[in-house]
Amino acid sequence: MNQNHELPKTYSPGEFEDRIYKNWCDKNYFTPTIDKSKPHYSIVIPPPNITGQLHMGHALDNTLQDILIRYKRMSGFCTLWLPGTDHASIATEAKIVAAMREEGLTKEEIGREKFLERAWDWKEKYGGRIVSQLKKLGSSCDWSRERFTLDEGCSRAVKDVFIRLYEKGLIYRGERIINWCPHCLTSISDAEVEYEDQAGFFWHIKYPFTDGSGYLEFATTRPETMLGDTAVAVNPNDERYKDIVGKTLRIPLVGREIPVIADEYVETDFGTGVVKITPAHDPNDFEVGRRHDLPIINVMTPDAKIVDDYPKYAGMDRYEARKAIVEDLREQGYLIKVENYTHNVGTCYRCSTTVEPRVSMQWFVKMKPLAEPAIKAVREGDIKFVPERFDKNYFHWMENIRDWCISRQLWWGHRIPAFYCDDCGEMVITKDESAVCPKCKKAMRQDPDTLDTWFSSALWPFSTLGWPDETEDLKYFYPTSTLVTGYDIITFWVSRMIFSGLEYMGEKPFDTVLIHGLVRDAQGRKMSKSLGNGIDPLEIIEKYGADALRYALATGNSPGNDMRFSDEKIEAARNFANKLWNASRFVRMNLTVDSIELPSPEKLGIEDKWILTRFNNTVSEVRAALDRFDIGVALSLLNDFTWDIFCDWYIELSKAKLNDRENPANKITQNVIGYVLIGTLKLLHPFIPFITEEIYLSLPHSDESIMISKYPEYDSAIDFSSEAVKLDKIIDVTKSIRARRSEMNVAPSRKAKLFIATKYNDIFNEESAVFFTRLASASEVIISENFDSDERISLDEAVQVITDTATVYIPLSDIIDFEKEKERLNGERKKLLGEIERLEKKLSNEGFVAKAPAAVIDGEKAKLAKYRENLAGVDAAIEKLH
RNA sequence: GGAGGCAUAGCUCAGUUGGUUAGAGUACAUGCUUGACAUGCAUGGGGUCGAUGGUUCGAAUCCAUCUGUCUCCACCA
Repeated sequence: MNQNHELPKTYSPGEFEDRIYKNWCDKNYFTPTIDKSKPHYSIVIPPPNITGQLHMGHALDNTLQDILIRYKRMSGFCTLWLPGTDHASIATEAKIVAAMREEGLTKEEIGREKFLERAWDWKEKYGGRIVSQLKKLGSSCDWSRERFTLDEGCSRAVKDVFIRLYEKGLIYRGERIINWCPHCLTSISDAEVEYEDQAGFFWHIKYPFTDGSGYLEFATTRPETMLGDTAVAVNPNDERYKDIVGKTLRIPLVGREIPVIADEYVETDFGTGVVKITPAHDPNDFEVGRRHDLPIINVMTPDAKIVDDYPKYAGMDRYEARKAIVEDLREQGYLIKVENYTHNVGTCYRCSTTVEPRVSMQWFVKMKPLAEPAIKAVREGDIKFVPERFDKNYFHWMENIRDWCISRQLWWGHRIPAFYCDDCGEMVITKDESAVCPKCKKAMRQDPDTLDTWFSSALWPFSTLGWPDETEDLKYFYPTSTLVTGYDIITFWVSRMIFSGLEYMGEKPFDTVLIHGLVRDAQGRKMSKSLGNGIDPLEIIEKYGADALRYALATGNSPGNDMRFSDEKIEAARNFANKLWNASRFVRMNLTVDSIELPSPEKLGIEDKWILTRFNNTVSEVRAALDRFDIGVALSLLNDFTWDIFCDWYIELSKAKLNDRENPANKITQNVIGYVLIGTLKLLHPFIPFITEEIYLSLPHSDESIMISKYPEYDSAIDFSSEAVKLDKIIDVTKSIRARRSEMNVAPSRKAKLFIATKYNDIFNEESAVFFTRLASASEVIISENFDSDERISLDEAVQVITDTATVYIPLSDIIDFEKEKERLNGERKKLLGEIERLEKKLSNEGFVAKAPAAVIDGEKAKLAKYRENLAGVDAAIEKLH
């Protein structure tokens, strides 16, 4: 037994949370010792960006993970929660570029090496910020295994994968049209493009035929790209244009001659059925161009300005050029009309700049062969999404997958291990940093590009465990158990981890993907910087404590659904913690025993059997809920048990014995209340780890920390269901008495005698009488089968309280309004008759009796019997009023 | 254009293979310095479970259609 201490009068989380966290770290509780005889449970953290600050999304994600991890750890699993951070190439690089701009510097001026030095400095300085914030939340990550997507091991894994895929023919380099961000100056993948509706115009333009036979009219939303037109296309089946296919047009302002071609891509019923083709600046046009072998004419610089080949517009950005070109077309009579037009425009997910499709040399991963096994794994249930519906999302994306553009024109990231010989054009893919041309024997030049950030995150579940080495960690903890993340990155990340795990490990990366929604503000809006409606989790922790924050995020929330975060919610959470704190203080100050042992059944009072039974049921229900990832349900079960069952009923019921040190049952009660409190703390620990630990250590305890104690299990030895029901009846009567008194405005201070007429003396007896004294304002409790001719009370002058097990008479004749009383009883009677009629009908329905399960029928019969008992009581009461 | 979520008390949300008199928190009303807690205790009012139809002995729950709302995917010049 450990030394225990008093709890301070007020719940002040700020005073113990950091101290407790430090203690856990010092004792290395978060670091598992691999034990092959035990089952493992592992989670890899979705690595937050090093540029990030903890926001509500992180807080939710990590709270859920910590709940699962702590639950499993206490349930005897060898548990690893592996933390780490993501280098976030584009986001980090943008920050550093911005910081340099303040100093008047550019990337190019300082060069790659110096730039990377700055980036690493920046990582050292700020990369730890988010980690320390995760600690404030109570996250029980094994920090000794912390990883970074750009650390040596992860980099080795990335190179290895790149080379393997290349050798397998699944990585290729090619000139393709890709999404280019003119602001970030890099390509971005399809998944990184966000589409938004923008108001624009539809310009109707005509190009003249070179043979002088008139003009061809069409419409475009991007007139500036006409500089790069290399054809105009119509649908081959379009009767209107049959004769002009093969003719030649001259582009106004430019003068170049281009053909009219026929391609299925053109839809006859949209616009004029004619499309100008600009292979260099539109993905569809690019495809058309390939089919027809059209030249590709790039008209823009990387920052989306017109190139020098068009002197009149050279140097103008896309939008200036558009204006100028439209003006020129108008002047020269080529502009027919302008319509308003709203269309969807792709923008960069980082900076929201409109994406400019651009033809360039990039690296790609061939996705089809990788996607197939990944689809199969989910289809066959090897990997499960919770909730299940998200697999539709996943399948849709995987089945329509396109090749993945993985090269980025950035410096901060994993540099592509491709080397080129400037002399002979030879290319070598190698881990060797100083490759030599196999033909010319000269030093080669490494590809300047880096890889998409998601390329390294895709390997996260095994690169962090040591892959490509066969480490002990990898052998034991892979595949990981549960992946917890938001639905917004299923395609970005989850799907890529799945195909990566299957391809390189030959095994799925995790069993289950637990999906959660977004944390929105109180009005249901997405939290965003621009709206300024973000709530800072650290401020919440400061004000209410980490436990309250965790509670607020975990409660009333089901997998996959968005939730709202409001002051009300966090206050309710804090109030729960406060309630638990005070209940514990009460227990603590009544405890004189120095160890808690469960008394043998014959010593237990009815209330003890009741609370133990309810506790036991709660244990099974909470475990079942957690096992199916119903975290919100589990917590609400615990809330109800703690507050309603334990505090409002059991503590009140126990006070009689607890306050009476002379009572021989006093020590029994101490042990029961201590047992249930400690069990409840353990059940609650995964959700609210700090307060439960602080309280646990103040009580007689057997483990040095609650987090390494055993999570309660269902125990048949404390299942007294049949006897516990009796206390439910006592509660029914108590509530009815209170209701009647409250209805008649009788002050609780006014005590009255209670005459209980009942045939259930196993429920209503000397032992239970005390409960009515304490909880139902009874001055004295008299129990008898009936009081019909009892001189102690005249029944027609008493308030009557009727339940199915007892009728209680309260002599309060001076305040009874008999008319009102009659009205009430008649109302009651009508209600009961209605219920009885409904049930009788149901039970005489042949279909119901024949087809419903026996348990349901028995339940309905029991209800009917109860209502009949009640009705008999009400009828008798009405009788007495006459 | 394709797919999906949500619609239950004034508000925020639970409701687990169809069987409750439909629940909680909060707000509201009334009463209470009940020796753990007013961040509390007790009592109460408040819902034809979005609409219509269907399956069933039985539907908030399953199916179909519709309405409103949010999201994801694709992107037509």
